[in-house]
Amino acid sequence: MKYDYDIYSDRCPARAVLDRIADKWALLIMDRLSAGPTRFNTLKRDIAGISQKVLSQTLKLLERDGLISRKAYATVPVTVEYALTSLGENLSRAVEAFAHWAESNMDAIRKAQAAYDRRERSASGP
Amino acid sequence: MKYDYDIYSDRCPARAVLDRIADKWALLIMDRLSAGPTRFNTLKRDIAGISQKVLSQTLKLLERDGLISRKAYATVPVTVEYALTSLGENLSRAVEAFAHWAESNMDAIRKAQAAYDRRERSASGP
DNA sequence: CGGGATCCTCAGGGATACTG
DNA sequence: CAGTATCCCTGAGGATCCCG
Repeated sequence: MKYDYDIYSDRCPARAVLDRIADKWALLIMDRLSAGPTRFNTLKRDIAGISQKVLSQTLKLLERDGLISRKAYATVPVTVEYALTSLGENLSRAVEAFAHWAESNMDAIRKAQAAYDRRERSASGP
Repeated sequence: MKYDYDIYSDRCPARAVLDRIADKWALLIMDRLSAGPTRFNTLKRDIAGISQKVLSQTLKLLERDGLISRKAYATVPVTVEYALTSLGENLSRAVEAFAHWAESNMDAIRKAQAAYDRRERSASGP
């Protein structure tokens, strides 16, 4: 066996972790935070399509997981900064690998999709 | 900018790719396939908790993306084997990094969660 | 064995409004 | 600014049955 635990078991704690971080919003947030501490509304603005509800709830979960930290400054109005913890920074390396992979291979994927769709079309075609 | 495209834009093709592969079932399937070509029901049995519907639909999507290949053998009853393509194998490296990260850091995460929950509990009073 | 077709549910997440 | 609170709805996904 490749793993100490069986990651394919739904009782494996590692799989619970995988379930949590295999989330597009969490990945985008972490990747964005790898550029440095960032404020709530900046994240909301920068990550197109995320709602404030999902953003805040994802941030809370990531904070609970110890992957990011939340720091509030007693300014008026209040300022809050989110940043990666060392644990989160560690993970963001893997995230980066993912994002970079997606970037450098998207053309291959799009070609594969087009080819697949052409095959499907001719298979069910007239 | 770190990327050629802006991955935080919802129009970025790389983000579409990220959306697709940031899926726990897809990740588990790819990771399982990295051990070698595998049949449908074997996947279903091994990956605890996946339904047949989700399995087949995820396999189809992964095949469309060119990440896995499907090979049917004219036996009775029919035998079908799924395997990683070279593109998929390439990705599965990143997936493995993810899975391993999850495995080796799950304890830290669980501790962080417990600490967070303790803080929350004491924050919201007796 | 390897799926396709259906039905059903329920929770993830969007939109909106409000607050410290 | 940085969220919380509600309402609401859609679609992901589970359960079941069936077929080549």
